[in-house]
Amino acid sequence: MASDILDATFAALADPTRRAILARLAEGEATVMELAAPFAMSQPGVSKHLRVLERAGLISRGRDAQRRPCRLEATRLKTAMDWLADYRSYWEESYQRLDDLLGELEADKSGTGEREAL
Amino acid sequence: MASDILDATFAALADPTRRAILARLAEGEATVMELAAPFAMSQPGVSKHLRVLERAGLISRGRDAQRRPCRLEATRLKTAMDWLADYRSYWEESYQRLDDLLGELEADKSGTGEREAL
DNA sequence: CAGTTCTATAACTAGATGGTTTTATACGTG
DNA sequence: CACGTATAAAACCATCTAGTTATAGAACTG
Repeated sequence: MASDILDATFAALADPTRRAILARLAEGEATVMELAAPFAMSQPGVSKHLRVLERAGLISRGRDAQRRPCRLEATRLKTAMDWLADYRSYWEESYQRLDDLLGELEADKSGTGEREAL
Repeated sequence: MASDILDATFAALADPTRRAILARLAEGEATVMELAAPFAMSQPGVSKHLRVLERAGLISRGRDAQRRPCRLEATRLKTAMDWLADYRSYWEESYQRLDDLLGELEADKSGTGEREAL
C-alpha cells in the first residue's frame, strides 16, 4: 500500500522544526539560509531536516546559482489528511455523545422529558 | 504551544503497526491479545506500541479483570487533522494550477483566446 | 585567479525507537 | 493454594535520529 508514504510523511511532520519550515514555505519559496535563520541551529542541521522533508515528498527544490530554493509540495499533506479523515466520524461521535448528554441534562431540568429541537 | 501534542501524535502515526491498531480499534474496543493477533510480533512488542499510542492520547485503556481493553480516542486525530487543514488551500491550489493550464490549452486549441466556462 | 557565499557531505555523539527474550504482576479458576 | 491467562516491566540489542563540527564543492564577485 501507500504505507511507506504515510510512514515518511507522518515521521517528517513529527518534528517542530520541520513543521515550522513547512509553515514558512507556505508563504513562498525560500533558500536554505532563509529557512535556517529563525532557528538556533547549524546550517547542516537545517539541511538534514530539508532532506527528510524532501524524501517525504513534502518539499521540492530548485536551482538558482548557488542557492537551492525550497518549495512546499502539498499533495502528501493531502494524503495524510485523507488518512485522518477516515476517522472523522469518531471524533464527531464524541461531540455527539456530549451533545446527547447536554440534551438529557436539559430534559431533566425542564422536567417534561421533552427535548427542544436543536 | 500544542507542539508537543503534535510531535507525539504524528510520531505515533508514523508506524504501520500503530496505524493498523488504530484501524482495528475503530471497530470497537479490543484487548492486547486481540490487537496482537494479526501481527508477527511478540506480545511485549505490541504492548510497547500501545504505550506509545496511550502517551500520545490516541487510545485509552480500561480494566476488565486481567484484561486492559483499549479504546480509540479520536480527539488527537482531530488535532492533527486541524493542523493539516491549514494547508488545504495549497493542495487545492495545485489543482487550480492544473485546471488553469488545461484551460489555457483548451483556449489555444480553439484559437479564440476565450475560455469556456467550467 | 582568489575570495566569498550557499549548500551538501562526512564523521561523530547522545539519545530515542522498535524489536527481542525473560521475568514479574495481577487476576480468575480448579 | 496452585495454576493458567493477560499484561507489564526489565534488560538488552541494532538501528535511526537530531544534533554537532569540520570539510568540500559549486557558483558568483572582485
